[in-house]
Amino acid sequence: MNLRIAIFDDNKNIRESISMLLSTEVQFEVVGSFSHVLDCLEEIRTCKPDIVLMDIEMPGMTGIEAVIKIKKEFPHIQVLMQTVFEDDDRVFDSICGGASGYILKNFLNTKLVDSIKELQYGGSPMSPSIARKVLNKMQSVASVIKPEETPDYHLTAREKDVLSCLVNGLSYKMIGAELNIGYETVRSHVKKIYEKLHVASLTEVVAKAINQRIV
Amino acid sequence: MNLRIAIFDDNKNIRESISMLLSTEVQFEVVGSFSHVLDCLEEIRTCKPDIVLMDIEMPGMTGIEAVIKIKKEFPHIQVLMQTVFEDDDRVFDSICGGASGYILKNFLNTKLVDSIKELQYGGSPMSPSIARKVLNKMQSVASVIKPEETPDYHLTAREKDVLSCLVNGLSYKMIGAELNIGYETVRSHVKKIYEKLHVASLTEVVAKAINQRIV
DNA sequence: TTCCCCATCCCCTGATTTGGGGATAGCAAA
DNA sequence: TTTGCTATCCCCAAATCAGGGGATGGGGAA
Repeated sequence: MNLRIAIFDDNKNIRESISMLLSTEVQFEVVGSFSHVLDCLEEIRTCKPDIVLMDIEMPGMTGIEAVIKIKKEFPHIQVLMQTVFEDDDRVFDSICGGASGYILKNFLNTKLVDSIKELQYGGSPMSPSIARKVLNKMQSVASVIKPEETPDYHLTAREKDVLSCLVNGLSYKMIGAELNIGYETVRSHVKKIYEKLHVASLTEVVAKAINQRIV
Repeated sequence: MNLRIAIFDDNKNIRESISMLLSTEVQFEVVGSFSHVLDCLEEIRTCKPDIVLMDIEMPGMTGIEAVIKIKKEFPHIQVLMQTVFEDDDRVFDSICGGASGYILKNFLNTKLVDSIKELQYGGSPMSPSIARKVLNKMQSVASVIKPEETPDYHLTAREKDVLSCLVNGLSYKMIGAELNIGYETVRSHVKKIYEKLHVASLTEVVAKAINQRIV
């Protein structure tokens, strides 16, 4: 079974040289070659590629917008971004949009064929500097991905109920109504929460609850 | 200038075969080879490697803990993780700990030398399946990295000052003291903030400010 | 059974916040 | 100059919150 490949690039020369490059591999079949992505969904529906090569810079719609649309419509298609630029925003926007690989154009000649094969076998080809950026980004968001060990404040279930109401901006009275308990009961729970969280005002409670994801 | 490499792996055979592999490149110099990481900081201080090859599974301390320590003490050292496993947690823990690359052991023979060269030139070598995991992870945390479009509430600088004080749990009185303005002035600002954020209580203000990262 | 924790409620007093009003001065754009 | 926005302040009345008690019943552990 051949691997069907579609090319999106506004530069005709690049499209042609990519086609030529890919034609050296018998199992690659270029099923489409387009200069813009305005009608990419229709074109893809027609030519049914397994893999899409997507240039970032294109008139009308950028490759980033395109990859988002494509992945939404055809989640199984692997999109390989290619660009001369490597500014962080474009890289991350592409990846978050669903790109499966990201290579710089000056690696095209030497790496394109390998990259596509890597895609085919479940890899995610990235040019070295891109891979580095991605790892650095992962590190910088580590705190978000793996929240630091939250101290356990031993809140009871009921206290947590009250706490999440507080975080949602409810007043004591409203919390009472919400949880079907009396105003004074709410107060009792809140007092306990204050003790346990070592705080002394509602604002601190809310800030601590959100920041430490206690809710 | 030679590239100084240190190896940490509890398997003697692997250490030796890696050494042999690396000896084929004249610019590589294996300056240390250790079966555990318990004393890794001292050993690194002594042998001064540019690059560390780190096995994940080792007695006493895992390679993940080791990479964290090493990067904290010697941020310039590039650590290349190697493992037979590719479970997600280990991969992300390593990367978040500061690893600059991550290759599977069954790629060692064919890719180790290339990977080290890639490291040397600012890349981040990853085995294909690892790279794919990393990209998928990036996508899954996209919402965290790129917070959904935050509506602009047009808060003035002063209002933001007051807001961040509120989020830190200060009372109006304390905010006045903090910002060297009167109690009534704080009140005025807070009233404005209420209007602009469309809320009606301090708890809502704090919750909204934190969740939408207005602070 | 007794002891402790939890959830529920109550009272009182003082502090703080909220929701309406203003007012003044500075500064920049129209 | 007038207009608009910002920052600063003021007053009053009502609502809400904070801190200090204390009480009751229910459940589980010792």
